[in-house]
Formats: sequence, C-alpha cells, structure tokens
Amino acid sequence: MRKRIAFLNLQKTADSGQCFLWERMGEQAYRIRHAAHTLTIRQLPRGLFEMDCTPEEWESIWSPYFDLGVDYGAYCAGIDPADAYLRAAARSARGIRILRQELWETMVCFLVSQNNNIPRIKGTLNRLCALYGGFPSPQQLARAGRAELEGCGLGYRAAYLPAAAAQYLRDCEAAPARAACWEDARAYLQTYAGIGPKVAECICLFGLGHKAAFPVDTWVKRILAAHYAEGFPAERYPGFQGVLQQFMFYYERSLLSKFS
DNA sequence: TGCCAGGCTTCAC
DNA sequence: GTGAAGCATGGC
Repeated sequence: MRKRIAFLNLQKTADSGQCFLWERMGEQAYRIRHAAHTLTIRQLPRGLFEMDCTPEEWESIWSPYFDLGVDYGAYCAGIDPADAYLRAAARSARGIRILRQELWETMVCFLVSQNNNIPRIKGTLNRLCALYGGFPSPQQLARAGRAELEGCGLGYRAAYLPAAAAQYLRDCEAAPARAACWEDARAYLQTYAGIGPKVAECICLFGLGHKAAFPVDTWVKRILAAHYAEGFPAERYPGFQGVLQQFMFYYERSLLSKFS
C-alpha cells in the first residue's frame, strides 16, 4: 500500500538514536521489526510512503508505532521564536518522531546503551539477535549464563541482562511501569540494576510514550552547557520536552556528522 | 594510541 | 548528598 504521511522522515528517525535495529534496505527504505510484526517501508518523494502491510495492519500496529496520531507540527509551532538554537534543531530534525517501542526491547537496548556509542550498540544488539534468532525474550535472557552472552560485546553490561530479565518476569512484565505516570515509572525502572536516571528517562520516552521524559546524556549535557546555562525551559513545553530533547540530540550530532 | 561513548555502581567523605 | 574511581569494549 501507499500512503501520504506528514512529519515523518525515515532516515532521520533511524539516525536519531532511539532505535538500533532498523535494517536499512537501500535508499530511504528500512525493514522494521516491532513485537511480532515486520514491516518494510520506503520513503518516496513528497511525503509519500510505500509499505508492505494491509491498511488494517497499518492502522492497528504501525500508525501507533510511528506515533502518527500526534501532530508534530504543533510541537514545532510551540517553540519559543526567540530560541534560535531550538528552532534550528527542530528545522534540522523535522520528520523525526518518537517511536512507541516495545517496553522489554527498549529496556534491553538502553541497558546496552550506557557508556557506549551508537555503532557499537547496534553491533552488540545485532549479535544478541543473531544468537537467539531474533530479539531475545525475557525468558531467554533470564536463563542466560555469562558464557552464553560472551561474544556479544556487552562488556560489563552483560551481568545486567539476566538480572533485568528475572525482575521483569517477577514483576509481571514490569506491570508497575506500564500502569504508572512518568515519575513513578522512572522511579520503578531505577530499581533495576544498571538502570539509572538517564536510561530510565530513555525507557520512559521510547518504550512507554512519556514525552515529558528528558534524557540527559553527554551530548545533551554539552547542549545545555552551551545554550541553556539557566537550564532548559521545560515548563514552556509541558508534556513534550522529550520530543525537543530528541530534536536537539539529533541536531547536535548532525553538526558533527556523527551518524552511522 | 588515546579518547570517548544516549552511565551506572560503589565507596569515601 | 556529593564526588571520584572503576568498569569492558570498539569506533574514531
């Protein structure tokens, strides 16, 4: 099927550091796996997209995944006209959407992401998926021994995964996070070994749809130091400061061509 | 070769 | 509560 979609750019979204397992299938085309579903989607000129799913699958699975029910144009229109940096970031990042990813996978991906770089995160996650013939389930990782994970390049993070899987299952698939508001979900997630403030914010933003979450990593720290000495004016952007954080993260990395 | 990466845990103080 | 050290590993 083909469909016209506003405010969606596949390449920018793929390069925005929120998903690590999109498989590039050529120019502006990706194979995306989400829960039990797989989609191949290609971006054509003038906001047109071609995808290999039925209209029903698109509406029930992929439209929510791409957060298409939300007007990103309104987010951009809300930016302070006097904030030249943020306006430039939003212009550069136009087309990035906050993906609504599966919670367990988001937890694993961002556990792996800590003190790591994006090319290596992708490599490690791809090796994990190759080892298990797909994204490892919590049951598989809960059983995984040290020797089993050796070779994936997890480094010291390897110990976090079986422990996180066990807790995730013990807590009925992290039910306390799913039912909670952003602050409570963040606090719950930090009870996992290896999940601190930054990783918890990422999971809230990318795995639970809490767009108020505002992850601060080394890049965002630099941005705040350079452009927001008084702190980012999050109160001006209630409920979507996380989207703007993502725009700034993408923009800052684009200035140094740090994509891969 | 050394620095750095979508940081966290541990341990002094 | 705050700050520094230590952590595995590979991209650059």
